[in-house]
Amino acid sequence: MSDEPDVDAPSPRGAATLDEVARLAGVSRATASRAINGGSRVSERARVAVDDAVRRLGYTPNLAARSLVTRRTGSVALVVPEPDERVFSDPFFARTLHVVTRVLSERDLQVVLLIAGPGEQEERMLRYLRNRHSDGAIVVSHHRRDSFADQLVSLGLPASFIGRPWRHDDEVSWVDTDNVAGGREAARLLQERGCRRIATIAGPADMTAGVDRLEGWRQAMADAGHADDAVARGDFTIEGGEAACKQLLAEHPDVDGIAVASDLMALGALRVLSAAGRRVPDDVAVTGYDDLGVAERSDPPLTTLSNPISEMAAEAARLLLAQLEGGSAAPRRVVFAPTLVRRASA
Amino acid sequence: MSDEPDVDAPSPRGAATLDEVARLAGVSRATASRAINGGSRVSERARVAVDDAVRRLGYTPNLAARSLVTRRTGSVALVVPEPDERVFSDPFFARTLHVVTRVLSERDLQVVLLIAGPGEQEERMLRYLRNRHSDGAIVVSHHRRDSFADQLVSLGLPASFIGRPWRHDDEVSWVDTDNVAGGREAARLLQERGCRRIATIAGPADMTAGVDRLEGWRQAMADAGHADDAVARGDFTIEGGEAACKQLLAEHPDVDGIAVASDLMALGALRVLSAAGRRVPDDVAVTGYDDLGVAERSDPPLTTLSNPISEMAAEAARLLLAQLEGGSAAPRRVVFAPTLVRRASA
DNA sequence: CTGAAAGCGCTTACAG
DNA sequence: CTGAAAGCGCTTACAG
Repeated sequence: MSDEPDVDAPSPRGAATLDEVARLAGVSRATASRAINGGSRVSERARVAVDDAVRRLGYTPNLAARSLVTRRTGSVALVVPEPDERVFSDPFFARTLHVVTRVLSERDLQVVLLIAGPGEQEERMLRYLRNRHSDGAIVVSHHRRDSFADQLVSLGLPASFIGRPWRHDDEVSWVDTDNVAGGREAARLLQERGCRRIATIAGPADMTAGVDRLEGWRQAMADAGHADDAVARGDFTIEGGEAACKQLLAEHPDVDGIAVASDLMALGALRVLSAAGRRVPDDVAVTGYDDLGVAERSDPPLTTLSNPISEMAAEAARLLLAQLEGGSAAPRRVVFAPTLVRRASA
Repeated sequence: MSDEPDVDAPSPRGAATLDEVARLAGVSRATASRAINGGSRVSERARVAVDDAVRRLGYTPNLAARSLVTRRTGSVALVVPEPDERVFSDPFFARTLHVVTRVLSERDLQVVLLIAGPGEQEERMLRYLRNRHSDGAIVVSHHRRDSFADQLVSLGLPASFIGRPWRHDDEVSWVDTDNVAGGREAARLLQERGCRRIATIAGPADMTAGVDRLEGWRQAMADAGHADDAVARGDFTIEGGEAACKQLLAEHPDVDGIAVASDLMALGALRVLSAAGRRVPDDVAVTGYDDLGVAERSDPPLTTLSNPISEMAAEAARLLLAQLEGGSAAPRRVVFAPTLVRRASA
């Protein structure tokens, strides 16, 4: 009869609020809140009434309001400081996302993928983290230039790294494989098979995996009294491997063994070697690194170092959970061993 | 001198608050807030003082608090109801993410990728959206079984679809290509090139792109008085294309033309045909669909229908922005035309 | 088990 | 241009 809105009715536009639920259920806001969140210290009668009201109103808690007081968001960011093309072309990331999602699902956490190349995108991503959109972050492929480790440490945001961070490696939790050992093993394998002129296609100098694998290779070369000057760099992509292999062939035509720091780059190297008429492994033996499926399907199949990527990702997720749940757990590091997988290429 | 904490000092733990910024700058919270958000109606003097205080305290606004009142989060979800393996193996998604991110970046929106196969993951994703973690959603590869269109409509969450939704197609904004026309064109091309027994490898029956392309193919076959019984289904993956092609060859050994509903499936078909000793296009002509880069690199390169994926993704982002900014803009649909790209396979 | 009250940290009319 | 005040929607001691 009146033009005034009915104050007691649920708000016509917008989502229902806890207040409305409580009113409909005939309890206080506090009790409604308890009933909705687990229901400890709530009578059966109240719980049922609240559940019913929730259903009838289609109530969903306002996350912003809840976060404001609980300081939790229920989501975790998987941070990938790489251009999206690379993220989508390297199976490493798919596997990582898959496993991380599985582990965090058990705690009912939503995984949110943040992909950003350098520059403005990275700034926005940091702001996202700084604003606490997520309860924590797992950083997966970080570079010397990016400041994620610095930022996360100073933010105090729970975080874990997959791959040893450049700085603060004793202030954040991380998992990695022993890349120095892996680099060494690759070089030794080539030595043992009788290669006289062993080169390497190393990973990016701004990633610890790149640097560490190269370091291992150098150690083994030095130990065996071999020259360690046949070094080219790639960016962990097929194209990068192609370019590096061409360069190697041009500068060191006598090369008869190449330790490549990733399977994808090794694939590129195989292409170039094939185009150059060099047989693998007879003329040039090749080792890869990662063992991510592509290694089995290449021609010839790659002898490579297998990283337990699923285990690493799962462990990184667990390290994060420990911080999320255990309060201020001390940073931990977990290092896995790579294992040599012999196939046909070396 | 006292054990009591100094009440006027910035809170020792946790982030600085607007209150502290205001106090340090010597202004009210309201003025500090205005200075931080754009700075209209703020004196130069106040602005400088606030900026300075922000810097000195390392202040970051609490997003939950801000969202609670503005009802904005500053982020947008790219929703992909697919298992992660598929997302990472199909270049379509990489391209889409790339373009969407670029367009939304201009409005300073963070794109958050939500990937979830059916089941529990999907539930969690819906809850994420329902809780308004994001200001809007772009849904990219949706299936009949998933209820994203229903849910988003009833949520009232600003959204746009890439690919015509199954239901509510007049209640949400969407972009698509004219898949019926594309299916028709593929069939006609094969007819014109003289194929007598034309088959198709259709996409999933639970995706509109699959259904529409098949429908177009059937129309053209009917128009030409050809039989339309040689139909196999795939799931838009290479493996799916292989299986479907094998089936086709077994059931219709006389097939001499195949319209395949995606490039990835066409790749699988090429493999199977090659293994079966059928020359392409001489024995069997093959068309793909999408033109996503793999089409150029296949052997032989694929004749295919090119979808303007970047334009579609950009348009979808713009449709979402229109809703975000224009209030309750009416839902809009934008349909692009596919264009035939002739290469060697047909 | 329950409710009144305080408070999370911000923005935004409103009045000056 | 500025500040006091209200309010966004929740959770959580606290007292009963």
